[in-house]
Amino acid sequence: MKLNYSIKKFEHVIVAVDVVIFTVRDDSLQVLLLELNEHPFVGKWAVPGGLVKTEESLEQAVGRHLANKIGVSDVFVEQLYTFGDIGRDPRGRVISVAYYALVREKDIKVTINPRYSDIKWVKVGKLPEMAYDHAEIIKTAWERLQAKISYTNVVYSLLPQKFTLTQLQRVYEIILGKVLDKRNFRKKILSLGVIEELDETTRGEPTRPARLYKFRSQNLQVIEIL
Amino acid sequence: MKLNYSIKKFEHVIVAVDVVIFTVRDDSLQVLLLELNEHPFVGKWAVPGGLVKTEESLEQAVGRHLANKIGVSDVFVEQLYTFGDIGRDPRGRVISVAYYALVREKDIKVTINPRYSDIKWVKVGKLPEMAYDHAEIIKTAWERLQAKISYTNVVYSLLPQKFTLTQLQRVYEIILGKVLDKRNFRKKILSLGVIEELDETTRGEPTRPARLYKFRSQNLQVIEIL
DNA sequence: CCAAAAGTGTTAGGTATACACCCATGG
DNA sequence: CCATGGGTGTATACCTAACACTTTTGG
Repeated sequence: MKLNYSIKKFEHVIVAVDVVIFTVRDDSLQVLLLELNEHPFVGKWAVPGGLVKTEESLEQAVGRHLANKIGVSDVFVEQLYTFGDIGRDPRGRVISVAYYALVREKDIKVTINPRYSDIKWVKVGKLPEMAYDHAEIIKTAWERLQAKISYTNVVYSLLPQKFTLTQLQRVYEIILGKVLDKRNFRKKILSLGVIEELDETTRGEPTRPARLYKFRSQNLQVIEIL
Repeated sequence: MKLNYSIKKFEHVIVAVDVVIFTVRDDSLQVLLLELNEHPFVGKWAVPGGLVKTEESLEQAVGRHLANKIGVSDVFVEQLYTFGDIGRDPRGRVISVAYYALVREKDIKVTINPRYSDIKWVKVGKLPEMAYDHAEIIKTAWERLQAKISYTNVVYSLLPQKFTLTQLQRVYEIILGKVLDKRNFRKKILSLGVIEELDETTRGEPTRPARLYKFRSQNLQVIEIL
């Protein structure tokens, strides 16, 4: 059965990248979504992405699309999975190499682009109607993120340079979707030696000042955490 | 700088699949390799693979190439990673979605194809000169396999239906590259309930008969193993 | 002095590790 | 009877999980 969209069909296999951009915001895990305004997905939402050019690597393509939409490219990015089902894009045969990125909300500038109706942060648990197989891509990315924070230090890319243990714990809780025991969490995280105590505390809060910490390394390290 | 190979350059991004096929053979972990006889890789070795057609999914492409070279397609197969560096194929821009497969050597029939000079099993630790980035692909696959046997039951796909605990332990040792304690291994694997004791033993060996076991499930199950 | 978050130890149960000898078979 | 691999238990160290009260600050 053929549909009569007024869009061109690609005759080749085409390669795209899609990037699930996560941030922790308003006490929840959120992803950046774009609202499409082109047939056949008017009003549906998608994660940022686009075609890969012949003369750029996959990572360069991801960097380019990230820079377009959020104005930065030095964030944590990792390849997730490649989605290649035949019917996933009605315009033709598009194979998408999906990536996910972790950003600090305040580091980035969300840029609107006339090709889309809207752009916004959405809670991963409450996605709107998604285009393509992007709901599945986000689900896969979320699962990967949950697994990854349990044996690496990736969360450094979601936190400010200096943070309290409570903030750190909260990020774990938000991503894992469950509460953790404060004393056990602290014992564990400190025993791993991935973070370092600073000679500084929070100030000005109507509550007891909290000690600040920083990650020893801002690169991905593999270590059993939780 | 241009090289004067007499091969055609692709003007588009092309998508291929490559499959690292593992088996346990001669008390070692081996991969199936093909010897190339075309410029610029004459005499170099590569894992099976080939282009993805517009009308087939990635998994279908993998199945097709598997069937071509080893005459079966109902084996354990999992997507590994997508390799897309610009210079990885001198003929043009080829992005390869790499998979790995686990097979029982005796289940398969290795088929020679005139497009290659030779095809053979090679120990993963002693690879010959590899074409493209296939050495890297194999290394990535091996690491994934090591990780995967530690939290799933995948090894079912490398063992016969009925096996002894010593055979099972040996497969773990070969893949992990280290010896395991017999009593601890048995305690652990039995406590997980992934395998089931049979009312049968080995016979005819010049040694005490060994109890046979089978996997309860021949599908991938996630469970902490080692 | 009140509200709010920070900070801090101990116990019990379970899991991982290290380790050595006897058994059953075929030749 | 010998060679070969099969089969079995215990003690210790370590890790995980459960759990509640005191401290410090700003308002």
